[in-house]
Amino acid sequence: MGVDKVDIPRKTIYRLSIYSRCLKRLHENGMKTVSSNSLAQVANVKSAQLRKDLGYFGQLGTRGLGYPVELLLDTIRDVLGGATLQPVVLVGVGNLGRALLHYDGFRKEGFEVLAAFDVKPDVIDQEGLPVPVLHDDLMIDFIAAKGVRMAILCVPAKYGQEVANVLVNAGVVGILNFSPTILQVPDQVVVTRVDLAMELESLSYFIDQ
Amino acid sequence: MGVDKVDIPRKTIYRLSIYSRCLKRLHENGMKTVSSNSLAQVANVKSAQLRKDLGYFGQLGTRGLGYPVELLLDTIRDVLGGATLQPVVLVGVGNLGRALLHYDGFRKEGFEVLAAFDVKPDVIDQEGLPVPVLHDDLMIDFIAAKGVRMAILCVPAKYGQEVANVLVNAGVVGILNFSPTILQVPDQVVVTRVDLAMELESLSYFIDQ
DNA sequence: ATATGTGAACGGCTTCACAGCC
DNA sequence: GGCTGTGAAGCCGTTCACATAT
Repeated sequence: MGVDKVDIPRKTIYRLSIYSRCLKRLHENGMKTVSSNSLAQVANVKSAQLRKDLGYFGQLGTRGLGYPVELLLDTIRDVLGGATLQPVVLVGVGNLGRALLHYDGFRKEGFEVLAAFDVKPDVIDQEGLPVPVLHDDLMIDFIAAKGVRMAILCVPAKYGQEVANVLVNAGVVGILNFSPTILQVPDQVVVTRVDLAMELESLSYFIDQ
Repeated sequence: MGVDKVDIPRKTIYRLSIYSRCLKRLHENGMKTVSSNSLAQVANVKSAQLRKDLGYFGQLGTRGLGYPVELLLDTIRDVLGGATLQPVVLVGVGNLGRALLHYDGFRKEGFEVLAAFDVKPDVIDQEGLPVPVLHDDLMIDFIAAKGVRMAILCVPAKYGQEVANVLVNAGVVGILNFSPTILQVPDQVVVTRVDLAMELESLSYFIDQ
């Protein structure tokens, strides 16, 4: 790992995922090499930005020629740690939680949802769910035993903080938070909030008129 | 509408939703007034930022005292308010689309999903879904007839652009895009991308070690 | 004394523009 | 000629710090 993580901007990391997706398509189409200009166009960014982003990871391109598609893919995979299969738990099997359990995008990107937890696992129809739904009480032990470091939080706003505290105490250091709550967590814990209603709200604000 | 929309930062609009949620709690607890300091703490922002954000909408506070909770709530509702009661359609009733149809957060914030569309509505189990699932072919007429301006896009990456084109032609100007594709759209169309796998990916990057 | 409103400083990401290399 | 790599400039949002109001 040649580059210190702290000096790579968060936004660059976000864009790496995008580049990766675009590169996969190019690769499938048999492209061997790509210029910053054409890749940037597909990814909807400026070419200079793309070059800056890639610059964090060394000299990957050849002047006058472009970037080798495969090298780029490998490098991004390396940086994002796609090699390893990260174990994850999901907490709160309501409508949204249930939906996310069916969502296969996580697995595709190398994450494995090991189990789901809920306060009332007995009243949940587990038919067709790809993982067991366990009682919240088992959460701490499970997380510790499996060495889980990331959690997807889908409980109602009211319980968000409470459950987050438990997760953090159990050893979770990354939370993807779908509850509409602002979580207060220790510095070493990273929280990403995804508030679907809010996204729609702000979208509607920005459409003209 | 005293303030021009264009000069209010997108991030401020995002934060307004957060403030609104926090204020609702304070209001329920009978608080009449709140200082930028205490509200900022709950919302997890700096107090100066909160004051700057509110500053866009006039002089709302009283020096030495703070902000009236109710006035703040009304103001934010007003600003985001044109937002609400917007009719929306959802396209792509796979796992994720299906899930989002069950998600009640949208309705709570004033959005009504009128209908869903899919290429194969006949093979979709419509049991228990709150809206009809219609064939894609009906989409254009439906959108025009109902004056729909926003769409939630949940089709596979492969079809994202194609469907987006149809939506835009039909009159949609705001797209909440859950497909892992970068959409190319005309300038007047606003797209917000929500890429769940990407969120998890970048989260995993930023957790220490 | 307390808390807002805001110009100024700061910091970080984006874009430009060009030197350097193929 | 074409394209990368990168210092410099530009831009925008955040934070500071203080004048101002109650």
